[in-house]
Amino acid sequence: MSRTALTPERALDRAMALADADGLRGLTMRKLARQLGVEAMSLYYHFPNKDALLDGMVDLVFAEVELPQPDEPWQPAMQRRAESLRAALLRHPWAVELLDSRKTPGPATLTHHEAIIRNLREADFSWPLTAHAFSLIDAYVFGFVIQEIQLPFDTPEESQELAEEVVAGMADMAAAFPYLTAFTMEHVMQPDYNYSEEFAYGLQLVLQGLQRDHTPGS
Amino acid sequence: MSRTALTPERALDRAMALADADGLRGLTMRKLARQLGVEAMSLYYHFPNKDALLDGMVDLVFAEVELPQPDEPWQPAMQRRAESLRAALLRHPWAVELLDSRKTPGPATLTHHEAIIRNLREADFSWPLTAHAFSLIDAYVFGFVIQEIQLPFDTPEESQELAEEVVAGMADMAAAFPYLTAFTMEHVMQPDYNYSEEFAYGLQLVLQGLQRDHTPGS
DNA sequence: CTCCTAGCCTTACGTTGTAAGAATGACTGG
DNA sequence: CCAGTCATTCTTACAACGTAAGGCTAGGAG
Repeated sequence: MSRTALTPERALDRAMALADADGLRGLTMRKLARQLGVEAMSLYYHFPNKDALLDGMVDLVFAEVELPQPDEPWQPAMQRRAESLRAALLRHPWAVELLDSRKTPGPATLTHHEAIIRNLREADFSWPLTAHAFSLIDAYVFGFVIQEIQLPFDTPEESQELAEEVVAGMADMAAAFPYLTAFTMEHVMQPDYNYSEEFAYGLQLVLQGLQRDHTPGS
Repeated sequence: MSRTALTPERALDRAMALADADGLRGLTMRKLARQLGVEAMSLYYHFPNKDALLDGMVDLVFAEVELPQPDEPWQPAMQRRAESLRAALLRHPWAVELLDSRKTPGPATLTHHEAIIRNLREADFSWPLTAHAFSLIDAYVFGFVIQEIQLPFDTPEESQELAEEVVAGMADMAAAFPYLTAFTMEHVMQPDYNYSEEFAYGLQLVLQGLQRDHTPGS
């Protein structure tokens, strides 16, 4: 299939493409090897086991995140970072699932963390507030993406198609869950509603809250 | 092993206990069946497949969340809810990993959502603000727990033990990641620092932000 | 020319989810 | 009391998985 040499980089690239297309369950050592024009066991020369490969994949997702520029003010920096982190996680939905189980951060992840902390510190954040900001923003992005992935539709058009099925099967639900039903009908199903815009609201709220608690200068 | 009848409820209970103890990878149909005093295939009479069983487990986690009381003011209600949701997810760390893949909410999940939306609506939240609040609080809790689970230690004491190893292996890291190293040494490794307290800060910030955007009455 | 070793392959094993259908056993109507 | 139904459980089997153990091969070093 492919005549170029087998390297960890090439393997990781293919593995990410495979997981993007078929999900984490679709990523098996044999399938990955076949796409690389190689036998399954050859992968074990470059990775001690599948978990190591998954670690590498997660790290590559962090490598896609836009980091703060030198001397960039913290608010736009954190906003850009959060948005591109979300975008990276949506491009690779399997990454969120992996996040829990990975306990050893890779080089790109460390570089990412370093850049964030540095930007905040250079904006005169105290150590405690740096921790607050880091924890809060990341938590929000991760958690938002989890919910976004759970959505049963992928595009707004698809959402409209699905809407009618949902409404149809909702007759009995309306009795048991009136508020949830009303919420769905009156708000979520409205043609101008797009869940992905919800992200901006929360992010802005978080950043404003941090600004409130941040006394710049000394 | 166990002479009582095999029911979905009993199976789900055992399955949760098994996953709590051994993690998701430790939960296999055969092991679960053995603990129930039954053969693996017997489970397939009560569940169409393993995914259905996992769906049921996730739903039972939501059943453990404390819901708002009737007429409870929204702020304490959301705070209690967020804290007990976090506690439930920490009791069952496998649940977060499952959340992404499950697209069909169970009855307990629906009841949970119904109670939340109802509480907010009765506190005069508009539809858009209800959506904001729901999305934001949940995102924060889910995301925070993800980070919490990733921590390499489980208890503060264990953290202290680990601290010295980390500091030892940090000589080369200090050069490449000075801010991250300083952050770890000057803040995270301090004896009075406990990451789990970080949760309260973010939650309070989120709730205050929502209150700011909430014009009560009319 | 010989030997080493980096890189890949062959074979094999235990474990997984689950399809297909046979066994059990309690309850029913005659 | 007996034949038959039906819910529940078990037996057997299979393809796919991660990976342990060790063999092959080609190119570079001495």
